[in-house]
Amino acid sequence: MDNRAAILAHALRLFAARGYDAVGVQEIVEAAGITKPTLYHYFGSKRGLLDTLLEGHFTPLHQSVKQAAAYNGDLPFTLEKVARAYFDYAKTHRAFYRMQLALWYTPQQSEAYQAVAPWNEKLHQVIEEMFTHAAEQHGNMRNRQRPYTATFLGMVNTYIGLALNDYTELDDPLIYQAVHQFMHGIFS
Amino acid sequence: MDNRAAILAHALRLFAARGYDAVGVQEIVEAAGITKPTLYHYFGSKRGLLDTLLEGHFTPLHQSVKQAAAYNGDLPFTLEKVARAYFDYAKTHRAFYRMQLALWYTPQQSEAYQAVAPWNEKLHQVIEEMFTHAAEQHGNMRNRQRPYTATFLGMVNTYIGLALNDYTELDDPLIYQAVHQFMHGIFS
DNA sequence: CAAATAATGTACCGATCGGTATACTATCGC
DNA sequence: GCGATAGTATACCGATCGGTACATTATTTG
Repeated sequence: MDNRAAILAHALRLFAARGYDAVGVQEIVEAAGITKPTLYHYFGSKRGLLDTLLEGHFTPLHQSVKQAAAYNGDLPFTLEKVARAYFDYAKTHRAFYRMQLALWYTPQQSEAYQAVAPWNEKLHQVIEEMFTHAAEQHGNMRNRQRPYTATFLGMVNTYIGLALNDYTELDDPLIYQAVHQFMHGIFS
Repeated sequence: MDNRAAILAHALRLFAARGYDAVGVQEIVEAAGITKPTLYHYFGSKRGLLDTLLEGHFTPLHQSVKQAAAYNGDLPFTLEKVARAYFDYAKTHRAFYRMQLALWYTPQQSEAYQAVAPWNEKLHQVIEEMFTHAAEQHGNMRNRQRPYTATFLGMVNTYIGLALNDYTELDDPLIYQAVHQFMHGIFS
């Protein structure tokens, strides 16, 4: 593994375990077995390192969710695909998702939130557009796309958080139950 | 307002806005218009200040939730009381709940998590006992108290997070809908 | 009033923070 | 082989980190 990849891997592990603010640059370079100028050569700053980490993981997650969110007239089916996209990514990149969950509720004025906010908005928009298409058929959903999106993503992240702490498992029955539950909340 | 109260108020505001790790002791004492030895006189350490903040808010929240969680044979009714206890506290102490939400998903090895973990466990236990009592009547709930508790608290915190960002309002219809939705998830 | 204690400020501590000036080495295109 | 560029280390920067020794001032208690 080259130095750049080593820095990214150790930074992700440390950020996920103790948080962005609590981990110093010195600790990262020591874990990666290199020195500070190497890190600054590749990433420019601690914030640049975080940005690179986020881009490297949010890009494929965004791609995957975008494909899953293509609306075909069947809302529960589409929501199941989206939930599955999230769950799959969380299962295969646990450290990243731990970090991303901490960033989800991190204070808005913190540096880490500034870094993650554009990605959250991007993903939020993908889901919201899906609800907008669905609202063309289900009239009573109109003008509720934003709270629906926020609620759905909140539910998805809640379940992933539970799974990361071994309270549940992100399998197909959970996907079905979660979507079923969400749909029931909408239409009642 | 005396100095001790001023320190607590400004620390809470800053922690909620930018996070525990990102806010330095110097910044807190400057905001409160005092100097460091005064802070250390009252709280001993930055961690002691956080502990005092948490105790001051979690004690009444715990009391309120405990009363609400007294099970009387009607599970939806009890869950509505519990959700209302949480929502009421979040509405009247927004800064605290912002901080508490960030701490909820904060990495387990961070100092802030160590401070909040005992309170989270205490509240978790109150809800879990309520589910245990309910399971004496609803046999199919037995041995699922832990995931139910985690899911219910996750849902409550999700809705509070949405409300703090103006995605929804923590009113009675939302309480009814949330509990209804949760019950539907259990019994289907 | 006197002694004790609580509350506060001045000035400082070593350690760590994120970041960099400079130089050396390795690699690559010509 | 040579110049350019990428990659890396040594050694350092000022600022801030959490925390404190010590003196002073209020306040309480006998």
